[in-house]
Amino acid sequence: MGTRQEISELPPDADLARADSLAREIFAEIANKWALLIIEFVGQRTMRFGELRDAIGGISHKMLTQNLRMLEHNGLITRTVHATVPPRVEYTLTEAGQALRTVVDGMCDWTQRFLPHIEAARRDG
Amino acid sequence: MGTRQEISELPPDADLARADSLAREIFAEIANKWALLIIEFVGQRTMRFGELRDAIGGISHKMLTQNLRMLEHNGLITRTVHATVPPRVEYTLTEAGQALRTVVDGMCDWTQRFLPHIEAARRDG
DNA sequence: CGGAATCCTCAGCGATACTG
DNA sequence: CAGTATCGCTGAGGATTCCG
Repeated sequence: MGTRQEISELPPDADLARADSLAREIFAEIANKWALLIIEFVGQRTMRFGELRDAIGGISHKMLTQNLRMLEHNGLITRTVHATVPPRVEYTLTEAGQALRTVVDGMCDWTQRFLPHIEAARRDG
Repeated sequence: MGTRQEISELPPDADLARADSLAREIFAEIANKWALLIIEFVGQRTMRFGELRDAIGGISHKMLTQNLRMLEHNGLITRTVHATVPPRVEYTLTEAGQALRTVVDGMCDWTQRFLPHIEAARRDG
């Protein structure tokens, strides 16, 4: 991509349209409900594992760990282990994570705003 | 939700935190890579089924249909059938869809912007 | 060309149990 | 309390085929 003899009517620069595979891969990893919900909740304040699990609700222990690892690996959250007993592990957003959080906020707002619209659309079928 | 004797340190109104189950359900439906990619591409211009399939790339016939139906059902896209032969079916964003599109745009921008950051984080890993 | 239905497979995910 | 590992299953999702 980058060359474009073929198409004509697309806007000059179309975001993910000219996405290199890496951008796509990242987009695909991030764009799932659990990851985004985690970003949203951790964005509110630093949280512990258990707090997060309870706050999100309906997420399994395994999925939470899995997504936390993924987000950490991509540098969106920071994992801090306090060597106490019982152990205390806290999760915080990195700069990148906070930037994403504003986007997710937008998505939450959108959901609230268009809730009536969506309900209506569903009724009409 | 709506009552909140328990918690204390959460910001006054925490978006999806006090999410009723319907908002959550919608969020979960929309927040998947295929749905968001469709929104992004259809947002660029009205597109036909085949165009979309090619533009997105890597999506199966089935998944595309499935997600298009879902988005239509939630009132995010409009499906227009031209009674010609061969058939011509076009998809366009509704007002709600366009609003969501701006959010997805933000997410695409974010991906581009923090791509280096993420690559770096992965290397340290 | 766009859609529906069928079959089949693999991995996403939940449940459970064990460690530090 | 947090994390890892294992097992087992359901169902998401790919490939294929037929229809309008």
